[in-house]
Amino acid sequence: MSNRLDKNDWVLAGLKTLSRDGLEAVRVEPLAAKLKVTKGSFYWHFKDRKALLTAMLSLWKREATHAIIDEVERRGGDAKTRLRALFEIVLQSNGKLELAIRAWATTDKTVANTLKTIDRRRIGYTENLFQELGFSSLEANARAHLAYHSLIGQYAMGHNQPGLGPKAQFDAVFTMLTRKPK
Amino acid sequence: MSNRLDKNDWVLAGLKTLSRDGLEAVRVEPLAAKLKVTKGSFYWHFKDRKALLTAMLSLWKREATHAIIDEVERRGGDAKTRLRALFEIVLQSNGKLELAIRAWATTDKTVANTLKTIDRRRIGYTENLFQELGFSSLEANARAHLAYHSLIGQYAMGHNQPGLGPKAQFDAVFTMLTRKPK
DNA sequence: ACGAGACCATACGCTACCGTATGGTGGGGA
DNA sequence: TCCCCACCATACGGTAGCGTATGGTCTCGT
Repeated sequence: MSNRLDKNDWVLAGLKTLSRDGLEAVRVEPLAAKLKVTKGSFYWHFKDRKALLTAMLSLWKREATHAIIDEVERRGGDAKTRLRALFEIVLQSNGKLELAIRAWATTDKTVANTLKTIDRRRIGYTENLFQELGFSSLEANARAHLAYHSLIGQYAMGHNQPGLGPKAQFDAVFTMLTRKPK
Repeated sequence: MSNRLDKNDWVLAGLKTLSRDGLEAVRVEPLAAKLKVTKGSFYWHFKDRKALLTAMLSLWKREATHAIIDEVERRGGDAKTRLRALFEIVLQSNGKLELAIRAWATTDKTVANTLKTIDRRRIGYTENLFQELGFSSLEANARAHLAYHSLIGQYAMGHNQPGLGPKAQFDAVFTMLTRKPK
């Protein structure tokens, strides 16, 4: 058995403590301690702390860009079905990692730009679903933003029990969002 | 002219850098430099760094609990008017300070509890307005949560230009939230 | 005007972490 | 087998910030 680590082990450990304790907690020596090695290992794999952070962001970006949308499309169904699936899937996560990255973005422009790109993509996808449902461009846009903001808001507040919360409330919200105007 | 500082000057400076650069940036020596004094001053006013943080939280709590709700009630009007006023007022802020405090709350239980109390109060107030509009308890609750989550979500994303954003979108959202079910 | 106390400067020791330099080790390919 | 090199330990010097100790100075009340 080989206890030796590779670059990815460090990135994973970094994302884990980022999610748990925030950016300031991902420091090389404490991280090394958790991995039962010393920082000698770290500096073999990475130039410096910043290089680790960059790698962490890039891994998260790959994941965050595709994972959920792909899963929704895999399940298929009409627009309303996919919309409901989308909500159900994103509410399964407690959003702790994403929240930590969002906090990180407030002091790092690169992270902020990455996040902006992802936000746009996800909102755009949601907006398209609403348009498929027959909403005008404006109405779809307003609904997609409302839904997405609400999701991020739930991440930002506790929301610690993953899941949908009370079903009646969820249905009320879903009905509101998918109800045609006029 | 007296350049001497009192406790409140430190708290204000602390909140300012908390809002700008996050919790980790509010440290006594850099803060002293910004205030053109040395930490000798700081440790006269506060026992330690934690005491400053506590004072900051407590000041913010006082402000955040009453300010907005009081302003809405001062303006008066029927429930729909007050609801619209509420949305307009809260969207005037870019929410940077509140966002920083929310990030802080992820690693500090005291902060988390303070925030939970405030969240409940604000959601409760909003829920009451929806009930005044004739919504059932369940419908009012769902709408208040949706609106509040959405607000926090906007804070958590850039939203850097204070203001309401495109009026048409705002109206679409407001219409959606205040439209009776059935 | 003068003492007291509020406010501040300076100097010190301590800890946590960064990044570098250098040498050790164990497992897989020639 | 043995040697190479990917991976790791150790030791070092440097910086930033914490909190303490001690003494200086400005200002206000009497």
